[in-house]
Amino acid sequence: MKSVTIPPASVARLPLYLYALETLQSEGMGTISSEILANRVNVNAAKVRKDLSFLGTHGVRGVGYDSAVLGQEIREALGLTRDFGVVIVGIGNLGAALASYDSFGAARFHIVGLYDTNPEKIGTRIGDLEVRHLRHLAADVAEHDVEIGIITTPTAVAQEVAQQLEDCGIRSILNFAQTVLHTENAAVRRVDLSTELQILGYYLRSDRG
Amino acid sequence: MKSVTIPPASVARLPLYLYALETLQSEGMGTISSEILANRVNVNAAKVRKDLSFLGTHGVRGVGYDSAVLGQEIREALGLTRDFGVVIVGIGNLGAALASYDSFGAARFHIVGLYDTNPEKIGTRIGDLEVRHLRHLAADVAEHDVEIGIITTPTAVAQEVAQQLEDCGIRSILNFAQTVLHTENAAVRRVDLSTELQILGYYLRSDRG
DNA sequence: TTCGATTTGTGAAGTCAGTCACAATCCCGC
DNA sequence: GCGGGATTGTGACTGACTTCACAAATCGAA
Repeated sequence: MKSVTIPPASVARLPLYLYALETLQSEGMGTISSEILANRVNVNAAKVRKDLSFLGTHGVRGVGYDSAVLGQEIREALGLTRDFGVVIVGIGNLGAALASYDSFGAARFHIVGLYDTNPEKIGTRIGDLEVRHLRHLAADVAEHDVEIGIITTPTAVAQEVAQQLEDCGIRSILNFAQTVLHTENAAVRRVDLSTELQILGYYLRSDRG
Repeated sequence: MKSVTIPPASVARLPLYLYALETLQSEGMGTISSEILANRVNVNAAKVRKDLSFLGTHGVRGVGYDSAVLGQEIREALGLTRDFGVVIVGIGNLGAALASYDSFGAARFHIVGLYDTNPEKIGTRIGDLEVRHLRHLAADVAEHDVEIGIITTPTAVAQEVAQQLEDCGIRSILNFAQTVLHTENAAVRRVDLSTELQILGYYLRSDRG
């Protein structure tokens, strides 16, 4: 594989390009300029070209990028050429909502397990999955091929759950709890509503632009 | 107000410090060093100090920061000294889950309206709020004092809803739809699950560390 | 009062990300 | 096959963020 390492900032934009690209493609655009892509994603055109250059991609000067080819190159860079098993731990309101999305738009992510410790939740069904007790996590992860864990538990137990996920060999965690997780090897992405609202709060303060 | 402008990267960390601080405070720590805070939030201690210095804050050399004072200073910087009205547009699984959080941990954010266009949803209750038709948005926003809009609609209508929110005078939007919104003045924060999973996908690729 | 152990605040250096600007390349029409 | 218009790829620049490293300040003990 050619691409050595892509800067994190660029990696985070690739999904946006991919989505924009798919939309444009469905609108019948076979060729796309960095300018158009930039407008869709609200960034500078030069930035788009630089990001895409990390893929070792080749647009055509004077023409643009072939949307099908570029889409495929981005998918390869992101590793979206195969499927990923996902488990969700903590089936409260949020966990249940995520569970019912199943394949999150991008059909490569498949939820294969739902876990909780609350006896009232266990046995409940969401779609065609049954909520199981957390104690089955390790065995299930070993059996199916699970690579991503989503934590939607109460804050208090999030760290402990993260540890369990890591112990099962999971190396990627999406954390919806308010706390910052400490992991040894796993990559963590944190998504928290109250954090986001607080950040918005700052920009709402009247004493700035 | 003293603080001129805080760099965006620092603003995004303030909620994390605040949360860590409140936790430490509840554990009985009245004084906290940048080192301890840094460990909790998984960042460099010098970064903590620099971030806090933007608040015009004053720790005590050789001692640390007074957790109560520092907490209050962060709250003031973030504008968390008053309440914010929030509306949610799009009461699907995710919207409903967010709605039932009500005050998102930080008791300063209050959901005051839920909107949808699906006749089956309208009239439904979540907590003590009733889902109303989107056409009432403008009047409701004017009447109550709404400053933040959360978009949990299908991707296809997200941009249109954002426009409506802006037309009502809302200047802060939290967007859960996959699309990148284009706004004129409103600040937008984007939170998207498939994007996050795709980013995790990149770091799962076997051909890198 | 002085000393040693801590811990802040911050200039300076280093790293990373974003923007600019333009040569290189390509397509199309004539 | 040449010229004009379009668009990429990228080196150089600029700016933002992060880390380092250390003087300055504080505390507590002797």
